[in-house]
Amino acid sequence: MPRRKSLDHVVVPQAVMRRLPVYYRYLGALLARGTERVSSQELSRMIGITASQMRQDLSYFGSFGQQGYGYRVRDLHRAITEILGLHRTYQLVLVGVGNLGRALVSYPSFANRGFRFCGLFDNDPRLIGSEFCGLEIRPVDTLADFLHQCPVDIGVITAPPEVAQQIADVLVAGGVPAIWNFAPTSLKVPKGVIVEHTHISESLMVLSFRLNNPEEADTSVESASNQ
Amino acid sequence: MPRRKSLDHVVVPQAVMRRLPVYYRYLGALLARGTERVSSQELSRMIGITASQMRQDLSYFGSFGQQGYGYRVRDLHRAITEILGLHRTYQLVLVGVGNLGRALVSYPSFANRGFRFCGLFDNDPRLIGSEFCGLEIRPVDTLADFLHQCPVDIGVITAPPEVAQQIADVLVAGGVPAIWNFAPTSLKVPKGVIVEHTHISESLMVLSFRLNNPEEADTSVESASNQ
DNA sequence: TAGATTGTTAATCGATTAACAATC
DNA sequence: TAGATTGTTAATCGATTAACAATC
Repeated sequence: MPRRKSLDHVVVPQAVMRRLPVYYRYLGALLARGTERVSSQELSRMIGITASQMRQDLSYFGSFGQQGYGYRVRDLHRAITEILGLHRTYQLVLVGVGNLGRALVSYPSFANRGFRFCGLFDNDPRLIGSEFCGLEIRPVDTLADFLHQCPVDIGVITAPPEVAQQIADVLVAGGVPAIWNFAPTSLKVPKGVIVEHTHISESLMVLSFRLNNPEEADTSVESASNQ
Repeated sequence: MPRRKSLDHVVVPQAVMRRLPVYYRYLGALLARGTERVSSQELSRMIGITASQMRQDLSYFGSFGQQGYGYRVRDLHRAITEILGLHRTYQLVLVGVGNLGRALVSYPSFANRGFRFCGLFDNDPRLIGSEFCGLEIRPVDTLADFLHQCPVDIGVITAPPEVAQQIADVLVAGGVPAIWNFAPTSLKVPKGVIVEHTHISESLMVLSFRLNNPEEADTSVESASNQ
């Protein structure tokens, strides 16, 4: 019987947290293929980690398997969906409707999960007033007002680094609890506000480093860094 | 006197490697501001790590400071530029000219450093033959030929996950030594080929997890994960 | 029941931090 | 010279792996 632990006073290590989406992705693929059961050995081999690590990771959240059998793909997939919070919906605003912003807004798998964009903001007069994906692009100086009327879970910053901090300040003042930042800059936010940086250019620099420093060790590295 | 070590038989830990772009970014900001010197204490405090860690990290590559003085911003910035391989140029091809692909091709700071896109590929008949940023968009089935004529350092995959592996195979067969993968899927490549994944959707899932699991620990986390 | 595989505890490994001698 | 700060060694901390009793 799958049993989920309360997480109230358990601290989940960063490294574990970052592997959850990987489990989710592989389980989703197995589910789509109609596979019913999987052992920690099988799944971990596909992913390229040890079975120990996978079982240890899952143990932070509960017991989802069955001795002698393994895991029901469907059950484990659902468990991780809930652990990741992918069973609910989120309201998002996005500031900076450039190519990257448009890529995020139109990315179908975000909408297919519960990530709903409800406001787009930019300062370019050529964009303001036009529509993208059925949403009006509004001036950034109306963001504060917008946040008063419509509660938002996640603010996405795809604007230039020079204005990223100002935007973050407006989001925080407007009560947005989490910021997804693509600007290549750090953000100062009060304690309790969640910031997740996705620094695309840092990923390219790591690639460049690796090209110039042939490693003897294994060669495939997934991207996700932390501060 | 700054002295760079040979890296021939030193293995640089992943964690150290992922912090290099962060040092680079902060040093770039100091340089732009005209700051001449910085101590490990000052710089590490800005970044939010310990001075020990920063000095330990740098020691993998050489000695760049001066006792009693600290580091010359200009020298350390140049040293890290070279360590990251940002002093040379790279030829890139990009496969999948959707919004994300266009965002990368038109991102000015890639071109300003040495990252030069020399070929764009897509399979959409509406795109093939048209131009973006001065480059013709070519059919994917001409990629193999293209790679024979024009040596490429980095292949960027911004295509749907279903075709990502096929594209990777063509890149590898064409002698491309490094792949920058944005498709939400793992790639199988021969040993020695470098793959850097930037899974944007995993970053969003981590954000969602953190929204649902209030941590007591510190709140700001930079993104970059590994496989 | 016998075989398989989990969940968890203990051992190992690697990364971070502290401390300090070297030295500018 | 005295003060400051590096580069590096040693100590601590955390994450990964191995091992195994519990049990389906």
